Amino acid sequence: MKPRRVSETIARRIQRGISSGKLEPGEKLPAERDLAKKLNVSRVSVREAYRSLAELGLLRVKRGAEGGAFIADVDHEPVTRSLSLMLRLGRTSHEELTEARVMLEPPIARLAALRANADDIRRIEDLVNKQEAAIKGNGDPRRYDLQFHRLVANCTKNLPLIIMMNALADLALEAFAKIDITRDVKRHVVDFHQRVLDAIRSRDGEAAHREMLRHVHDVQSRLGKAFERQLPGHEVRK
Amino acid sequence: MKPRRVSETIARRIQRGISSGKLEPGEKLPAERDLAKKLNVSRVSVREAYRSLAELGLLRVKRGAEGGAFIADVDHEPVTRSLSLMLRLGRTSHEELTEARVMLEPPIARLAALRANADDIRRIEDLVNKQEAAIKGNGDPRRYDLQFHRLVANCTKNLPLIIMMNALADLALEAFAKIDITRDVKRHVVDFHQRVLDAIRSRDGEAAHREMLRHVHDVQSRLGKAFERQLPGHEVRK
DNA sequence: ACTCTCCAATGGTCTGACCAATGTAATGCC
DNA sequence: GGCATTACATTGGTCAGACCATTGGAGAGT
Repeated sequence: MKPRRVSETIARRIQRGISSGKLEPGEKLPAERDLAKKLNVSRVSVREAYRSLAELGLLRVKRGAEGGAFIADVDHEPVTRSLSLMLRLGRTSHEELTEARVMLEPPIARLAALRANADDIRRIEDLVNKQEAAIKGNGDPRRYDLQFHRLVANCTKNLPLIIMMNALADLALEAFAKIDITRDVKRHVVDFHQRVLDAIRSRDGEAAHREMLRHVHDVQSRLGKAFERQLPGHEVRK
Repeated sequence: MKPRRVSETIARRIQRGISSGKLEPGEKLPAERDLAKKLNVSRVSVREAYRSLAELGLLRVKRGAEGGAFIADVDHEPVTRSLSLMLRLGRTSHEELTEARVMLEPPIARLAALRANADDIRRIEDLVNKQEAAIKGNGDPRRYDLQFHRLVANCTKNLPLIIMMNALADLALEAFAKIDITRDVKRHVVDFHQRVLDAIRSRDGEAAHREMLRHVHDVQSRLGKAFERQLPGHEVRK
């Protein structure tokens, strides 16, 4: 309650302003020099406060003319990054990760099937098409994999679920990126995506749940085999 | 990939050191002045780097003699805080929150029943006892509520699940703290906790799942009614 | 009307100083 | 000798003022 650093006091004040809605996304905060003068503190302290908030994803700082510190839009990317980092540091094994995905993703898919609107569905269709094309063109479809799971989570319109799904998918992709995959595997993955998409399109929650579960299990078994073959006893990160 | 700030370069280097295991928890980094000299940069830059990492929860800085910057133990508290903050800023409604909990908590309870060791169970027993005592002494048992859900999640030994559960419980507590509760409600809550505990103790995953689901639904309905009565149309945070 | 140059605003970095906290070692009292 | 007190060295926290680097726009020149 009583911050010992000046910068912390300032940061907390601004954060309260954001939480309470007094400061809105896009709004510009005073230049470092100006706020320092106004609060009778050094520029260093203001700077440190801005830096902390930027680290949390609450501010965006730009330099140059017309630059400054702006209140950022609400975005879960920093949380996702932070969560991913913490899971990496915790040496999260791919078994743990898959366990969490098995628990979370099928229910998310079910909810997605019930809530998806036309726009959501169109976006997923576009993505799956791109992924198909990438396979035909011998490209790497993995970059689309993360996005697929994100889009499905978005259909739920549930922020906690969206954020958690993002973090997990982020980490799963990292594990997946470590192993080589054949054209057959690519085929399999996109087929599963297609089936989940079909289920969502026809508003069949149970089918979406079932197909997503099979998909995650499929990925799990491939990851398990691959890691056993390539990196015995190894974990997601180093 | 090419940080524009000097402090970012330094921060990234240290972060890589931590990720790769070259820097271990408890280890002391050079004093700001020393590292600045060594890298031929100003103390300000080093300081900013340390500050950023501290904000992410990767460092702990202490001042005074024998002070300095130390690699922090892996701890998900910063992530939890950050996630909670983002959910607040996203104006997460208690309906959304409950939806996520309904999805996550029962399966966690099931897994907890299968994995809990004697120590885990003892800790939960202690907590439930304390909670019972608090009710008899007319104290507020809510402070124990968050802890209960944390301990159950800990039984799973699954870091992603633990982190996500923490963040959700944190936020749920915040919503719960906003409403008044009667002695009857306190009774109900602790009864549910007792039943979940019993299920875990007897390794009955399905019972744990069922009781936890009922518990969350129970809380949901109470929250729903209370918010409708006290704060029509209101959400978790402002 | 278009392009180029210059400039003012603003964040980023540096220097060097002093303040504040904090653990330890020297000091002094009993 | 043992315990409380004090002094001190170390280290993060803050300050002041300067200069650098980036950036977008205003104004000059065509």
